[in-house]
Amino acid sequence: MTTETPSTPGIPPSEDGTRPRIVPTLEMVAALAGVSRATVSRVVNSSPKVTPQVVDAVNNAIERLNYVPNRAARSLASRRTQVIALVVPETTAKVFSDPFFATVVQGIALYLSDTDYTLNMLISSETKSEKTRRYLMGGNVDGAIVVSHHSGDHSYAHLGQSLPIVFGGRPLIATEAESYFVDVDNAAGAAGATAHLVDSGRRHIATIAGPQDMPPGLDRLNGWRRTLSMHGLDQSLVEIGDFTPESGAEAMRRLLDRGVPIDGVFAANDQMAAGAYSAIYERGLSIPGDIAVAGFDDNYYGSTATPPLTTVHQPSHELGAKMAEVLVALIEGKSVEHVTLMPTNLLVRASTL
Amino acid sequence: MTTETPSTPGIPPSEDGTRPRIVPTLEMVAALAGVSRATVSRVVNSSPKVTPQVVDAVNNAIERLNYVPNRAARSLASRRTQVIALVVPETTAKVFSDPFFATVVQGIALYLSDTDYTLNMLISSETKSEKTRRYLMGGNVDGAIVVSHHSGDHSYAHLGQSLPIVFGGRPLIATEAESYFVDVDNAAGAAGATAHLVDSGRRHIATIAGPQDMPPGLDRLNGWRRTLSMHGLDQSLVEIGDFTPESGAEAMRRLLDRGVPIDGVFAANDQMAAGAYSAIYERGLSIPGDIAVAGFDDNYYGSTATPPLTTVHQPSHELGAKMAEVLVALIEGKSVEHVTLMPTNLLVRASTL
DNA sequence: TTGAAAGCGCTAACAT
DNA sequence: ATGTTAGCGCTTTCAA
Repeated sequence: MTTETPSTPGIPPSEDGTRPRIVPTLEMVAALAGVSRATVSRVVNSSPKVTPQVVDAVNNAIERLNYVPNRAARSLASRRTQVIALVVPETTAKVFSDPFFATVVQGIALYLSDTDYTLNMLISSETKSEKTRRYLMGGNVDGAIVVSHHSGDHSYAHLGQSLPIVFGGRPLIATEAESYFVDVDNAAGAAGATAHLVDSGRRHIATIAGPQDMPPGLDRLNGWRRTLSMHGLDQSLVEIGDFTPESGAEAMRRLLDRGVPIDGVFAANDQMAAGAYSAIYERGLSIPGDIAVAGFDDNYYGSTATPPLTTVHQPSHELGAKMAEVLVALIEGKSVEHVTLMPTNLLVRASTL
Repeated sequence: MTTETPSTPGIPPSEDGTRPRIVPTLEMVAALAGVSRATVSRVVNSSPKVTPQVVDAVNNAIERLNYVPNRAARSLASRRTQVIALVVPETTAKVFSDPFFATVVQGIALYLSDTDYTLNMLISSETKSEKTRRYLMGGNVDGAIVVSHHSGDHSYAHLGQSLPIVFGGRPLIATEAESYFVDVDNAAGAAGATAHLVDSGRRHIATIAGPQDMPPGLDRLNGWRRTLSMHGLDQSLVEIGDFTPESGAEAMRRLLDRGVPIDGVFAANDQMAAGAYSAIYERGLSIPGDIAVAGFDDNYYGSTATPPLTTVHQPSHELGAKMAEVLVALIEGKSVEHVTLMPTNLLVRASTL
């Protein structure tokens, strides 16, 4: 190339022969608007110190050319990627069909669609976790959101020291207390559901708890305890399940086998509550006549049960949006609380009438 | 800056004062390995013409520095972004919790995780569709996958002329025939389910069809027709629903109200089949004793029904992977079929014994 | 308030 | 087989 004749500033050439699609550049905008590239850049980035006239001229040119900034170039020059990674462990992805998750992701995506950030979905399997780590640390993203079904798995926690990361779900161990996370207030939700059981006149309230090595399992059990202790009621009616309907049914049978009176049950999720239904019906008991049942999560299992299950609804969409919000704040250097707990709300249905 | 002293090639400086995190560059790798940047680039891009020795040396340096290529720079220089957009219309995102969808997305993500492409999730609402378009056409992605719940919505179809795009689900109108899409063979699946009904001895087979302005609704009805006509059976027992359980129940009632014998029903999805169950039970009829029922989709509604529903399973994961595969092929200039139909398989359960 | 100029980290001819 | 040299399109001091 002899003289300064770049890819034709101003109006793009119609025929190039090699390039099928011509993407207008900032330089073309500058030429058309009769200003420098720097000025166009300022307008695009809405810098305050640009004459309204010039702003108009530039915007005009942008409009006419249908100009869209090139992210790669912008990112390279500014050292910001405007990309947020959504890390989904593969084991979680398998249960991606979990409506809860799907909605969380949707909340994230929707929130970000109003910002200049872009969402990058990464499935990280065991075998690829190293690849994921490198990708995250390679300066390819401005921050990451890690959602894990086994919430509490903060295996990416240490990356948080060098990259803004927000987790969905609280960590299991306190050592990881420095990480940022957004979670639902499991204990409060469980306490509320249990309180509702008490309010409806129940006095012998059991619980089918979740695995005690998962934060939601622990917290929901504690919520149940909190309410019972507040009312001076017996806290011995505890059986553990693994969040599946089958485990719920078995836990309920064990509970009934104890031979002590039971007039209410709080299950740590709707699946287990559905299981409890079967066990209760097996014994010829009625719901809510003999035993009132409450669940947690608010999903298909509860809504289609007979009678419909009273349950704790999680604001999954808002949860996702909050994760995104916290992360963006973090990226932009604002100071944020490490812990964000979202409130749940109780959905009273026929199972606790 | 006076002389050529860039960000310290070779070993990065520990203290910079301003930069908190030092991301190694290709230049640093080159310095450490004692070769030129071009060579490092070649190794990174696995060019064939590099001496094994040099390859080792470079890889060594990469390892030691924990080097990760900067996507922005690479993209800027190569004019390829290595980014694939996943466009999800917001109306679809609402039903993102549809397990079918979730699994498709997972299939896409998982397939891409084995390539060098990255998945960019875009929620495109009515109000933001223009933003989405600009983003897609702004040279920010190499291609796009558009999944829509109302499969058949190919409103992004015209972009396909300038950007590789693959759609999930066939277009509704033939005018859009030039677009690429991956779909399940709805007609064949429906024909198979109906054939199974015939094989089980049923001779008066009705269908609860889906909306006739959606490809799956149309195709599944045609599949049912195909089988009946092949066996010379009556094709008049058709009622239309809208894919909801309620509509399925109503359609079934209308069918039963006709007062003609019916011993089998093919519903265009599991939800409607579930609805049909209620209507059948209302009339005091049994399944499969009096009426055999088959559905389509294979989801929760069918598997938890009593008796479990015979249904057409969709390879949703594979469907997603295929979309990604087709798109990547398209991006890389390979010639691909416009239409890719994936086979379904029939899941025989108790509802058609 | 605007422009000039120097890169951001990488790839891709072109030389060697 | 390897190195040299231009940029890719944008941001960002620094001057004016």
